[in-house]
Amino acid sequence: MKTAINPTRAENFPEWYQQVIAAADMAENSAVRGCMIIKPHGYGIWELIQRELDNRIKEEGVQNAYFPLLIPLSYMSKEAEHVDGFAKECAVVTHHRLEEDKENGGLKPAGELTEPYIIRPTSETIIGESFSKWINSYRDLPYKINQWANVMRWEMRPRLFLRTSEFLWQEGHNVLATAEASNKDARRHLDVYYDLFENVLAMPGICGEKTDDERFPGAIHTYTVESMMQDGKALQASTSHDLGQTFSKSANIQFQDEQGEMQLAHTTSWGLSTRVIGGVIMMHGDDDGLRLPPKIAPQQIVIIPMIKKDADPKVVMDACHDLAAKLKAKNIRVFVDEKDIKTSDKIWGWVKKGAPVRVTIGGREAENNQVEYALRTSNDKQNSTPDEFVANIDGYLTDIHDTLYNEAKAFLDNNIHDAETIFDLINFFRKKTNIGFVRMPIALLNDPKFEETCKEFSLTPRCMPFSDNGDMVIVGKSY
RNA sequence: CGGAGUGUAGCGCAGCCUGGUAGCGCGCCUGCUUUGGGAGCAGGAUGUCGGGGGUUCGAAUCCCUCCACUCCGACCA
Repeated sequence: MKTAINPTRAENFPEWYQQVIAAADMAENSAVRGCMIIKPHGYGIWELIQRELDNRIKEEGVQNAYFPLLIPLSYMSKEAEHVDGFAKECAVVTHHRLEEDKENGGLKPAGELTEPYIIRPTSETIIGESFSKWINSYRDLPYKINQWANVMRWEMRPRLFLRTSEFLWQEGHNVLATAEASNKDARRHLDVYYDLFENVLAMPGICGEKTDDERFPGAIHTYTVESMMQDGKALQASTSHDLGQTFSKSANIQFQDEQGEMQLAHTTSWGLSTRVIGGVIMMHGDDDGLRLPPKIAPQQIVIIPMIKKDADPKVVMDACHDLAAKLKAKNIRVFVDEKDIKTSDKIWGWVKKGAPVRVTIGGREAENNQVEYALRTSNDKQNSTPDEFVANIDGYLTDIHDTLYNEAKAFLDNNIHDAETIFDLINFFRKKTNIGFVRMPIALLNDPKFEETCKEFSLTPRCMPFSDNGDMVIVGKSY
């Protein structure tokens, strides 16, 4: 069976992943190591994820704002745990000018800064600084801010979308009056993410809390959605942190309560990055390329005209544009591919790009008031009249979303294995063909053999699922 | 930062051992024939052979040196 992507997933999963990104024309490496160029198809997907998430965030009463890219070095040093977590991966700006290098030619940095800046790896510190000025009274709370931004973490080993030195994300930062309120807030934002995963990205996952060792630097609780890729590895697709009073202490975020007493505020932060696009690829892609959930497909329906060389294109093109107009009227993102290349190349191009529905219209269809269509999830060619197609389109898109979700959910469920003891865990991962997560009692985290087992098989505790009331922990390999 | 590998056309590679006109496949351009799920034939364009230095009549090839990238670890969204 010929596949559009080589190698296949089974042959070499990491290489397959790279090939899908290239074949779907989503992104490529740039001249700057670790920084990717996101091409229109990849960025279009991100824009739709942004739109869906932004709407949901605003429903939660969060306002968008923007903070600077550069953070004074002194802000970073205020929070010790945070320093431990991020210091090693900070890019540092030390100069503000270039001048001619007379010795070696070219340009060299000049104008050394008295205090260096770091390029934000995340913005808790600089946003906290503003919060300390803005929050004065209990009447100011809760205060909820989100920013869409780029951040930079100097990565040793970058991979497109999954781990790039610069990445795009949203980071939400909320200030709340009490510990109860901040914990509830962090949990709430995880629910918002999970709603996005299920209903927009068609990605099932396990919601839970990170173990002590896996928490965000400075957080008292870190909540996560862990997804399973088709090779059985975990992808932490988004996180929500209850920061308690860690950052309000270091940034001095205080308010006067109803009794006139000064109180330290509680803060949360929560983020989702372009990394999820890597998750979409690895969860839904097949050996012919990307398969996009319809809600994040820049082109939900692609209409491909098939015109014989000597035929008048008008009949076919009119049929294509008529159909496109009817679909647009239903707010469907539709694209008529009029590029002057071979039909078969167009079709395969859109298969690889993951377009949910492909419609082909040639002279035969145009004259008989028919369309031929195929869903990316089955690739079987079907026929109907244009009007029927338009009437049924919402159903097709829903069907594709559900098919992707159900396949991924079945894969996840089939690849969670229960272990009672450390030896169960070892025995499972000792077999190299075994993939997936192991769920085991939380007490085993303290087993003396646990750490060496993790090292031996490259495992990490992924989360303590809410569904097990914190009694169990999921362990697995991860990206 | 440790281990391994690779730099030759837009992409993928051969040539290097044994120095002697810069090659192949795909893609791209032109023409003709084909056309309903990855067509065929003919012609054509595209190279500081990663950079610098050395040996030599002559270097993609041998020597020295620097650089970049990829993969596997460690770190991490």
